[in-house]
Amino acid sequence: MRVTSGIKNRTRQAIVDAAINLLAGNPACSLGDIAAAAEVGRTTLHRYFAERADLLAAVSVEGGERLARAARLAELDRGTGAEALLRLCREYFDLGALLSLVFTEPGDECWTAPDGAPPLAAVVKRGHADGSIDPVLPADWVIGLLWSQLYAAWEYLRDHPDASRHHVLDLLIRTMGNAVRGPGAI
Amino acid sequence: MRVTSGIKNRTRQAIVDAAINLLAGNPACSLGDIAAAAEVGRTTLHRYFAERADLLAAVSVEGGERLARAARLAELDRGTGAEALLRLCREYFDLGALLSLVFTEPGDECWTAPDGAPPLAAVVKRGHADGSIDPVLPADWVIGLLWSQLYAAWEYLRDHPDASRHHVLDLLIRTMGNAVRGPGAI
DNA sequence: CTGTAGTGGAACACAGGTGTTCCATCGCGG
DNA sequence: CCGCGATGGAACACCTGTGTTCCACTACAG
Repeated sequence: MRVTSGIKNRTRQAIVDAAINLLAGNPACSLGDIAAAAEVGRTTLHRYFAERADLLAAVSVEGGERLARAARLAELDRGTGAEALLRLCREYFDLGALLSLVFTEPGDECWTAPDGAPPLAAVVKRGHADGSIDPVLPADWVIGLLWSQLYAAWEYLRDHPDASRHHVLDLLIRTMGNAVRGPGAI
Repeated sequence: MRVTSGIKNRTRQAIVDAAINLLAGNPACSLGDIAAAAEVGRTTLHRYFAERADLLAAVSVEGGERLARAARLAELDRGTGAEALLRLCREYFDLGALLSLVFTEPGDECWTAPDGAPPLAAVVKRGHADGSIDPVLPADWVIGLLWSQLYAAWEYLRDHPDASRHHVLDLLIRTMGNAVRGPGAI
């Protein structure tokens, strides 16, 4: 049994969640702020994560798991490369604040690695082969495009509270699809 | 004569330049680091900018001027909306580290305002009217797309030192153009 | 040579975040 | 009721960055 107490897990999760949300807005935010957002005392936070680095590591792990889950839901093996990429786009879009964190913290190696069996680059290369992705665009470029547009979409949603989540997702899929598809496509 | 000494301006400019480059990489970097990068003592830095906020303000002004200069070079009045947008893309691309700063510091109002006579949104709307930009895409969305792809291009250039500046610019223009142009274009 | 502008370094007090310790409180099962 | 697990708060020392003061050094014009 890894479950120590049940309530401990709940508190721990609340801290990690608060950390993700606050760090997304300000990567240099204080532990006191995170503790307050999680509605726990700073002492309790330190009881779960002795040092700041420990909390950041936990955030990294949690983020990696969410990314992996999204990638699994996207069924990257199905359909053309472009279709798989856009499905992944949809799933990632739901990750919310985590997008900022992943995008602005490229230092952590944890993000890109755990995408599961088919690394993102392989999906893009499949798109190159089946003609759904412009072969002129390097895989790394397409991946960078994916993240930057996801971040742009998240920021747009933040700045336009009246815009519906569904509408923004449509915009994202449309521009991402157009960017990746070659100029000669239908 | 506003020119106090000539050498003072040179030192001041070195500090602001160093600040732009360092703040782009780490918005929370210390004044000591900036002084070191500018090859001046921390005392000298404080002699030019009494408080951190004063330096940040100077960086903001300098950034605004560079953005305005780039916008002027792009001749936003000429050609279709999409053509003007892509010309601006080219000019902005040369701003280098400043891109990270503008992109990650949306709090400063200084960036977007001083674009000169034709605000960016007007260019996009011209594109809507002349058919060169998909009318389904809101102007704010297109602007967000522009910045995010500029940032992605800059990051790509950083991570791929072997990639030529010219090649990355080509990728940027291509994906940006495709994203903005409607799906039914030639 | 002398005064001055520009600079650098050492030292200081201050503020804020961090990590730790100790003690008090609350809820709950034995 | 008692003990225990989980928590919160106060206090502390520590570190880093900040803003300031003071003094020494260099280059250069008069």
